[in-house]
Order: sequence, then C-alpha cells, then structure tokens
Amino acid sequence: MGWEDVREEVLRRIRARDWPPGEVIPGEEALAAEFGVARATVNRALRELAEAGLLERRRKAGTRVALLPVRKATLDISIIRQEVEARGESYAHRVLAQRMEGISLAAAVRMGVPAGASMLFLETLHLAGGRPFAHEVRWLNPDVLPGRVVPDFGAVSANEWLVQNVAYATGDIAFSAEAATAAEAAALGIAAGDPVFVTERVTWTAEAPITFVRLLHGPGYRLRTMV
Amino acid sequence: MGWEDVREEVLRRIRARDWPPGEVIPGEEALAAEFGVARATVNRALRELAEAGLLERRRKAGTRVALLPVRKATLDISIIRQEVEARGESYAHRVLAQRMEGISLAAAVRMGVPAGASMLFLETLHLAGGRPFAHEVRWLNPDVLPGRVVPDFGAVSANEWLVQNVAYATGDIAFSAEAATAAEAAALGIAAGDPVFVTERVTWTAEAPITFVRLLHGPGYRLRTMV
DNA sequence: TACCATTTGTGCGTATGTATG
DNA sequence: CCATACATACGCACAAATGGT
Repeated sequence: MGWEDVREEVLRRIRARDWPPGEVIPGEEALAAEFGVARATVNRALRELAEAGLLERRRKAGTRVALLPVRKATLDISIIRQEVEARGESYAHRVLAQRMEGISLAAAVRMGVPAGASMLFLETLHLAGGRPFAHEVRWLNPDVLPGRVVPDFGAVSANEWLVQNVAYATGDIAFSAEAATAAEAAALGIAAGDPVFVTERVTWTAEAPITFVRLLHGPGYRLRTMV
Repeated sequence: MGWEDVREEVLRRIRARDWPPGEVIPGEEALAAEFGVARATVNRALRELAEAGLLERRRKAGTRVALLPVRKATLDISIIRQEVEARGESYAHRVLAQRMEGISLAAAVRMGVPAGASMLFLETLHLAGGRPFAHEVRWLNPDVLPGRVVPDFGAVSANEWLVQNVAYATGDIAFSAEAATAAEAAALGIAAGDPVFVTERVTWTAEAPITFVRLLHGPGYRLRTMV
C-alpha cells in the first residue's frame, strides 16, 4: 500500500461520489489508520490531489473535495528544434534580420523596460522538413550576453542558445489567434489574413528582463496538453 | 532550513552555473550533510525541481542539471462563468441548439466512439457583459446522465453541470487558431474568416467517454499561463 | 551474463511548527 | 486562548533501478 495506491483509492471515492463535492473527507490520521499506512503516506497522496485541483486543504479546517475543480493542464514548452524533430521532420532555421534597435512600445511594455531602449532585434524563420514552421520575432536584452558579444544565431537558434548559455529564468506565456499581416504571411508562405497561432513569451532573471519572443505558427498547428 | 530553502539554494546554484547543464550534482546524502538537514528534505526539494524540468534524476546514475530543460507551463482550466466573472463582467449563456443526433465523424474520432453514435448535441453561446464571449459546440454521451435524463442546460451551462454532477474525469486539451465559418462568425458577432482561438477538449471516465467540446473565442482572447 | 554497489524512491513512527475555527 | 488538522522535519529502513565489474 504505497502513496499512489492511496491516491487512486481517494480518487476513486471522489469520482464515485462517496465523497461529494464540497464535503470534508476524513482526516489524515483516520485515513492512515483505515489504509494501514503512515500519516506521511496519506499526506503525500492528498497533497498531490490538492495540487491537481481536486481537493482543497486548509489547516484546522481539514480537506474537502473541490466544489469547482480548476483543472491544471500542463504544457511542455520545449525548444522548437525538439518539437520539430519529435514529429520526425528535419529542423532548420534562417535568421532573417539581426540588428540593434530601439525596442517597440508593445515589446517594451511586456518586458517592463523603457520604450526605445536599445535591444537586439532578431527575426527568424523556423523550418520543418524544409517548409516554414514558425516565424519568430525576438527582442533580446544585450546585457545578458556574456561580454555583450552576440553569438552566431545562424548556427544555433537564439531560443536554444539562451536555454543553454544564459541563466535559467522564470517567464510568462500567452497564446492567442490573430490574422497574419502581409509580411508575416509572406514569411510563412500563407495568405495575408490567414489565422495564425501566436505564442508570446517573456523571460527574465531576478535582476533583468532577458527576452521577449513572439512566435507565429501557421494554419494546422495544434498545441496539445500532455496529460 | 526547510525544503523550500534547499530548493532555492539549489536553484541559485543552477542559475549561477555553479552546476552547469549536464553536470551531475552531489547526491542527496552529501547535500543533506552540507545543508544540515535530513535526506528526505533534500529529496523533496530535488523532486520539485525535477518535476519542473530543471533536474533529471535516475537511480544509481544520480541527479544532473537538465541539458535542455523543458519548461512545464501550467494552465488553469476553469469553467467559463468563473473566467468571465474573474474579469469583472457579468456572465450569461444561451442554448442555441439541443437535440439527439448521430455524432459527426470528427467528434467521433476524438471521442473514440463509432461515427454516427447517438449523442446529445449542444450548441451554446457564452456572453460576457452581454456580448458574445465564446461559442461552444458539444457532443455529450447520454449514458453519463443519471437516468439518462437531460438536465436544464438553460439554467446551468453543460460545462458547469458536468463538473458538479458527473464523475471527475481525465481529459485531453488542444488549442489552435482557425478562421471562423460564416455560422460561427454570426454567432460571435464577427466577420467570417476572422481568426478565432479554438479550444478542443475531450473528457472521459475509466469506462466511457463523457463529452467532446469545441470552444471558439473571438479576436482579442488571450490564454495566459499562471506562473 | 550474473552480481554488486550505489543512488534515488518510498515508507514508518515520531515530533514539532503553524494556521485557524 | 485553545484544540485541531494540516505542514514539515528527522532518522531510519528497505525497495527498486541501474551503472559497472
């Protein structure tokens, strides 16, 4: 009787409505006694279910079945190369533009820096099987580059280079659907106005913002949760 | 010195590249001795970092800093009413269609049932502040309804009703960008061909599929991760 | 291949901390 | 202020996986 068994049994009771939504379930001590395990084992099982949003736990108040469980879907945000190769296609990328430039207002707002601040601007096209897969526009804080030396992003994509060479960071991600502009459409080989799947990501360290990326995927792209 | 302190210190060392990507870090025992805590405490900290994708752990092989950390972004999938009310807007919904019908091929494939199987078809418009917020098309397995009695989905949306009245389930979610069809555009009050943010969700119990939902959000909708 | 040593994974019993009804 | 229930920690033990001999 491990903690996973306890988790499954508790989950079964929730699903079977032995313990209906909103109801307080027996305490850790009681469950430990019932299942013949240590309290720590029950704790581990209940903690997992609480993290998944199925239980709500509060000291002294006890543990209750969530009334409106907020499902937590987890997305695996991998490097584009990995994503492409996982599909069994060959990956390549082309740097379309690379220059120092005053940051755009929209990007400045998201990165939390003054508009017009001098940043490295990068425009990249990612290819899968030789065909356009994603179009990337990136603003990169040059301060995070060791010695402010710009690496060769033609060899390794900025995405990958940052992951491997700059500090691990926290970030924010947002997804939306937009209509492709003429320029974006041209890069992706689709028609202007076609719907594109947009991923916007901001990453930063404790001290400074690192980068803001806007990634466009053409029609047919699906982002799936890994359950 | 709690497990969170250990986690932060280990994270700091990873970020500072004291332990570069790919490198094996000291074992639990050694870290426990260094930090003056029990091994279980170190274990808890390292386990969390491994779940976050920053460490890779294997028995006997030890713990190493991930070479290509796969960031795990978590999305809170709440019911639409909550989402709307969280924006400070009033929620309402209208059932546009409700009938028993042979399931469409596309939906049958996703639900894993024979095409043409008799399912409850539901079309709903969700309103935020009186304006169209999302358009929902749903196929619902009537077997999951207690006594096969169809509830009044005009009073409580199917989404919410299912969460509260049917077994908790596992599911699969996918997001994409598509062009609105004429009918969808009319329902959402946008132009045909406008990009829409599409969420498709399948849920099932251990025994049977429950429902397949296709949810369309009009322009301006953003799905954000909760980091 | 067979075995051994190592490292993480999990469990128990106990104790104390902490939020809170 | 107290009693309660969860949160965390310790030390020990054994299981399971697996790299190496």
